[in-house]
Amino acid sequence: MGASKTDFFTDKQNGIATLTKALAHPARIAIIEYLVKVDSCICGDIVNELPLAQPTISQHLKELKIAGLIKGNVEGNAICYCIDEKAITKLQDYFANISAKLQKKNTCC
Amino acid sequence: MGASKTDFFTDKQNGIATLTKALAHPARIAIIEYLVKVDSCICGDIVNELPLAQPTISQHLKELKIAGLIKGNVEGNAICYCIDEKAITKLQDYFANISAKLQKKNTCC
DNA sequence: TTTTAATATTGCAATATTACGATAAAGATG
DNA sequence: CATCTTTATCGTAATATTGCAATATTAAAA
Repeated sequence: MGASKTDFFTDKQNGIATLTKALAHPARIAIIEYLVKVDSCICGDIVNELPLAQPTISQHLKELKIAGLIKGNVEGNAICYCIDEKAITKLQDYFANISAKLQKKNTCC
Repeated sequence: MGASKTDFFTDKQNGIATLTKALAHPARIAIIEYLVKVDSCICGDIVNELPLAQPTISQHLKELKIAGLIKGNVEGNAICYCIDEKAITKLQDYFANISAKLQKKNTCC
């Protein structure tokens, strides 16, 4: 095949997988880190920052946006991208919850 | 192409991307959640738990293992899998750090 | 030793991702 | 209006992922 059997998993599981999938590429991690670093979100210079062509960056931004990890504001002919905190919080909470549950159990390995 | 240009990113960025990539599939999220749920890690019944064939589960487990998210202990002819807390902690810390940094800045969007 | 049980590996088809050149679209600027 | 700047989209080649049947491997059990 090649297509994920998303139908068989819960919405929550698919939701987390959508977020992790959006971050499953070093370029997209680099984009997120760049957006964290520059506190104002005058973007587009992401293209200058990363060693990838403009269409490639644009495509990565699209994926991050569809997944809900970033938001884009049109400002004249430029677009201002920035991180959507809610998505980061969701991931943070998800892993914190797993961590907490693991603490309570005696892992056998 | 189709291959990620990992050479151009930092080890840390590639490291996070490796972890998120390993979790970038609902089946692998479901496996992690199952391992959290059953506090003893008598595994292999993951195959019974999920709607995927045994070779498929085996392949997903392999990916999680290579990424460092789970550990496997041979116990007789069965194998006991369990979560590697360090990887979860790494992800938790990573997103907590981003969250903290975002709090200090006035996001423009 | 033969059989059974649990897991891994191989091979392959279907599909998805990654990357980028070429080009389009849309607003700013002269 | 013509042009420049910025970003998006299209088309396409290279590669990766997903899923499973068939088969191999390994160790326990009979």
